[in-house]
Amino acid sequence: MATETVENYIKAIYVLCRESPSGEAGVVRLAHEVGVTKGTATSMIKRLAKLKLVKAPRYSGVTLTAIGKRVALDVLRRHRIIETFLVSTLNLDWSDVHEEAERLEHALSPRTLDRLDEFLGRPSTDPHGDPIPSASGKVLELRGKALSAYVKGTKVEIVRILDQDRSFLKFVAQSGLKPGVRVTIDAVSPQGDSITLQVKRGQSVTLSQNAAAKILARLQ
Amino acid sequence: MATETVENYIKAIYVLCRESPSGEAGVVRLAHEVGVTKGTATSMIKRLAKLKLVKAPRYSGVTLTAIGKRVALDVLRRHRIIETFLVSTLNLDWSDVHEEAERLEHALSPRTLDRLDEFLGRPSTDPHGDPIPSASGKVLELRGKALSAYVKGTKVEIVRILDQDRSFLKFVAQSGLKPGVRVTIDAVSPQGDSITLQVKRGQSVTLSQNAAAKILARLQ
DNA sequence: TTTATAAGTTTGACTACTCAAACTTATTTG
DNA sequence: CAAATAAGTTTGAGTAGTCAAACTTATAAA
Repeated sequence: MATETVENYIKAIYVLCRESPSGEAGVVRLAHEVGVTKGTATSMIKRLAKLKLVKAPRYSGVTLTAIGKRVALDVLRRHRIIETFLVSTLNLDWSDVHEEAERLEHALSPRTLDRLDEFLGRPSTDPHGDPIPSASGKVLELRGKALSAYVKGTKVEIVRILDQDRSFLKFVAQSGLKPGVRVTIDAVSPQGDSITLQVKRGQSVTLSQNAAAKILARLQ
Repeated sequence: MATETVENYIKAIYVLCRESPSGEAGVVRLAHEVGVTKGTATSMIKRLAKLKLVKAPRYSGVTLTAIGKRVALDVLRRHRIIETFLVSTLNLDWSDVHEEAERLEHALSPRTLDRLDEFLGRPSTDPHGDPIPSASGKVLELRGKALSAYVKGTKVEIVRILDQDRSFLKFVAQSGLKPGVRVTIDAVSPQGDSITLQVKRGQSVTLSQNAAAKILARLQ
């Protein structure tokens, strides 16, 4: 069984690979993600390579092996089911549930996880709209484009928030922008550096290009 | 904040002090309880003493300080609330929920714990009948005597099972002897080495003296 | 009351993780 | 292309936890 620390590194590598265009995770960003120095990350990567969980050519980016990917999806499944529970059952705040799940995800047996999943009605996404991998390790990524990709006048439904940062989520939540909510693209600034949305009648929000890129939505 | 390992030692010391007539925990039994060698236990006790959590005169038993007791009750509260949740909400088996709670109890923030407690309706005991310490660190020990202390013909209600051992709990559960159940003392063997109970009409169970001592009950 | 044994302690070594700082290799950019 | 800088690696040391085995002290039995 992978230790708690190992699981955290693997999960972080998975997320970073997803984000980067090259499909590789850099050591510095990885170190930042798990909250250690780059030297520590390097030595951990060596151990992960020895465990056949990652591929890491010297002085280059890290990628997960098939086994590593399996571990990542396993952790992600636990994480997202727990987040769903914390929000939908315990009514904890959507935007600050991440850290809690981060700790709980390592302490849950497969049996208990399955019971929890059953109790929640086998949800397919978590409160951020992130897909919950199946027990067998399959993920159904939601089709949806960044808000910044739509033109003025379009009516869209928010499907997913890509950032896990607390303050960003807090802002998003307070603006009423959670998955399932329908909004209209009200204005796109000529330079493309900001976007204004109408959330409800008379309530509009302006987002930076950067922020809008982290919110996925689909038509209708 | 106390580390996970420290919390485990403190909890074990609390439990052992409760059990022993001298009110002290021995190093060997403590080591056995947390699953380490006695040498390891000794060195950990030194650290606990440095942290002002225990009093440990050389070559003698260990006792908790006031701070240590507070920590123990805190962990115990988390443990018992989690056990209650696992049994009453997720319908996990009463007799094998202990190990799971053992892992989860270290990963729960005070806020989440309180929400969970609220969700469960602020229970006063866990599924074994063990009292749940209050958030402020008070425990209301149930009055109740061991089954072995009652005489033939007495009608009693089971209030608490004192052992956490899986196989013992499995046996107890299969005999239908959980807290809240009413039984009649059917027979007490002359030598006092076994006791027979009537659980329901036509269903009776025989327990060793030893087993009966670990089941608490009260009149009526 | 001596002595066997159980309880408790110490020592030296190991794993898993961490950091700071010096170092090497890639990548930018003037 | 050369120099600056960013990314990645290595080294040496430290903390938390662990074990096995030698050791000391207390307790129970003969």
